[in-house]
Amino acid sequence: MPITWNQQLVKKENKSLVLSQIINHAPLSRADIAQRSGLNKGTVSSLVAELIEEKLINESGPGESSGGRRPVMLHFNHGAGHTIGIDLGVNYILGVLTDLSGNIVVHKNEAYKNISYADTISRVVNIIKFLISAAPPSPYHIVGIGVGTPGIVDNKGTLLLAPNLGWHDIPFQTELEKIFQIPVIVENEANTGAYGEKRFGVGQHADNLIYISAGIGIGAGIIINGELYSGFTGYSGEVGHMTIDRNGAKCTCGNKGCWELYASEQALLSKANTKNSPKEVGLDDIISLAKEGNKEILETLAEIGENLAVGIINIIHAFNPEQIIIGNRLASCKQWLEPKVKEVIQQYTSPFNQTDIRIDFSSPSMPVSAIGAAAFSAEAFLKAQLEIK
Amino acid sequence: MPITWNQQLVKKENKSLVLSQIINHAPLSRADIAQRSGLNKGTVSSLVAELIEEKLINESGPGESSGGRRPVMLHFNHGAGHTIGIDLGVNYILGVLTDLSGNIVVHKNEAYKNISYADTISRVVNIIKFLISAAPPSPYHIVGIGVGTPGIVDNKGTLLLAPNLGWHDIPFQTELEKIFQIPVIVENEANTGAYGEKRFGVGQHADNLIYISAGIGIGAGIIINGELYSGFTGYSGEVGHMTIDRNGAKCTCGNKGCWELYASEQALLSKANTKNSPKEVGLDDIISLAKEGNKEILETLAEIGENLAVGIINIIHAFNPEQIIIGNRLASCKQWLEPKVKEVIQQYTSPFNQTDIRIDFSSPSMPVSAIGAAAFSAEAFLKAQLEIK
DNA sequence: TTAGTTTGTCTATTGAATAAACTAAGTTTA
DNA sequence: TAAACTTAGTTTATTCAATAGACAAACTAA
Repeated sequence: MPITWNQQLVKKENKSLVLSQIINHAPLSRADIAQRSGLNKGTVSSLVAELIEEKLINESGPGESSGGRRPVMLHFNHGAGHTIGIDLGVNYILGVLTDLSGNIVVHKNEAYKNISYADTISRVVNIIKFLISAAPPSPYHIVGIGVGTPGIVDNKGTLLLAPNLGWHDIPFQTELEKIFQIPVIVENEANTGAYGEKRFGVGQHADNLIYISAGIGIGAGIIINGELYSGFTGYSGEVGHMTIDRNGAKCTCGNKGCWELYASEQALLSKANTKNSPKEVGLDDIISLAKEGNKEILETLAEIGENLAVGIINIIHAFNPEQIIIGNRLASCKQWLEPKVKEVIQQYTSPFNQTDIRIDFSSPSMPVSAIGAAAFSAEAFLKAQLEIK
Repeated sequence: MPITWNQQLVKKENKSLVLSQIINHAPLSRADIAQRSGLNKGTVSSLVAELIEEKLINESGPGESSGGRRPVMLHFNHGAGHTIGIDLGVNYILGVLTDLSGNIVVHKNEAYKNISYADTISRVVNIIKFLISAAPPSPYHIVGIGVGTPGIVDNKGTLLLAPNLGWHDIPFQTELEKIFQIPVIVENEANTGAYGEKRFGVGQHADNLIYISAGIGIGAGIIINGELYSGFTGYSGEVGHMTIDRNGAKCTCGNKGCWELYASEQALLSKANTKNSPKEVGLDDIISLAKEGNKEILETLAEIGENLAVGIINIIHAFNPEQIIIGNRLASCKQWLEPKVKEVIQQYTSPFNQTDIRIDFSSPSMPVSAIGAAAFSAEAFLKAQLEIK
């Protein structure tokens, strides 16, 4: 049955509008909100009163007068509740406890190698328990848990396949909800990363962006009209298995010439290790060598940059996004990749695409996937909260 | 300024809901609409009265009784106005006059070879004039013109570049609006085709679909959540220039190994003509030869099918759509392309993608691009009409 | 001190949806 | 065939949220 509009819905939408104005532009007075939104002053007053009642916003002291009565400033109550975001990597877990604005309150990091499925799950559960116990008191306490994970996740939060973890068919969302009795959202790590960049990172001013998660494999998170597009069944952004060289090397997926064979962290490591056989080098070693000016490594990085660009050009042609953000592990090589990536894109896209597109790298210090996952949950909570009554 | 919700907007939305129920499920009685939509009977009655007043719907004779008073059946007034759709091809113009439901009332076809820009424009204008004069009388007369054209079109309806037409920077929309004083919409031909398939073709039941227009070049129209996604600046779907063989042949776009070098009508013609040198064969000849069972042609078609599949697999990985529709000229080779396309897709996509995706071909008899363009205009008219008062 | 300004609240009005009573026009049953 | 029941559509009183505008509160400026 379609949605029919009535006064209750009108009120909900307007209340949501008032709240988002405060979230995005605080501090604001009631008068400011009325002017910005076009709502009547009285309407704003009554909606604000309800939001204060629900502890979602606060009044602070009076602001500066501009020639008349001093306004009462309103703020979003960040601390009305907290959410937990988990970035589940191939050999690490990064957990954050954030307030409703996405500020990290507590974080916990664990690294490990080759542990079992059961072990990983129990570590995840323990980290969540720790974060819950570390949460400061608040009216709504913990309002949700978000998890970003490598692999194919369907619309119901089941991890169908994660080759790099060696897992398949894990009903993650259901299991965590059973344990914690809190709404859980499980998404592909590129999707949470995309959302993290959109909300808190370099993508804040774009409504149509593609986040390219270049780690061991390559995935993409797609933001269209400000919202995550996860595909019909949830599997969008599997761009790592896009064919860019149909006569190329064989991929584990069964196909040939997949992009991630040429442009992922794995590709970089493989290339670096055949060239410098004596001892195995990791990403950190590569960065050190690049800083020292090692010619072979610099050449390898340039090659990876070129390969990255080839796939990005394909993505630009298909999506015509406003912005491309390159994130995950390879973003730490920005310094050496960026010039080549931009040069090749400049060379092989039409001038129309060039003028408007921005290419950026994630800031490696920001855990976008974890805070993006947390932000998903926070958003879901606020939406549900406004729905009530 | 954001939209604020008030009673007028509620009414508009509900009126729009009532109208769309009638459009999609006519004949319906007032009682049917109330039950389907959840709106109150009285509300439906009053909205229906206004829609009748505005000539957008009609009452017909009483329907079948189901044990009580006989219902008055309501119908969408298809003929309240008409729209014009133009499919501007490389060497043809196809114009249709449709009613507001997309039924073709009059159509006009012109084929030509190598004529100038000025000549083409004047033919387009003449066809539109003819179609306007051929329109039956109606309350709203001609409510809009839609044009689908090969090439890159920006958000303002300017044809930035059409290599196959040899045109660039044509402010099509502005010029036609100046001449006819009616709202004009200009879109890439793949976009109008996608919309045509969604509304009237094989894509009617999918809300996330990609229409692949395989003609001289290859373009794609993207429907996400039931709506056309045309990219940030309008250039999405340039998938013909997606690299599938980075060491491959050079393309006119400056890049190497573009998909349309291997899988377009042009690719088919080139291959067929090197193999059968004596006289130049066209698409019709190829179809005849294939029907006769000509081995070389059948092999060539299989090869094109395989190449088509390679690009489609990339698109599936990126978008995870519900449906892929292959249209334009190559759709007439469905019989020979389909088995190979499906076989290769089956082989090289993950099982998750296979179970849910439908691959279809356009029906060659339906002028999807023209009726899609017309439908864009019709939709814009109805939206604007409901906006008033 | 007085006039003017800005903020926020209060009150009467408007207008849309709704529930429920009502009229209209049929069918079913005794 | 009349009475009872059903369904369709209209009318009326009620509810509820937004609005306009009056008003009070608290400030600035002359």
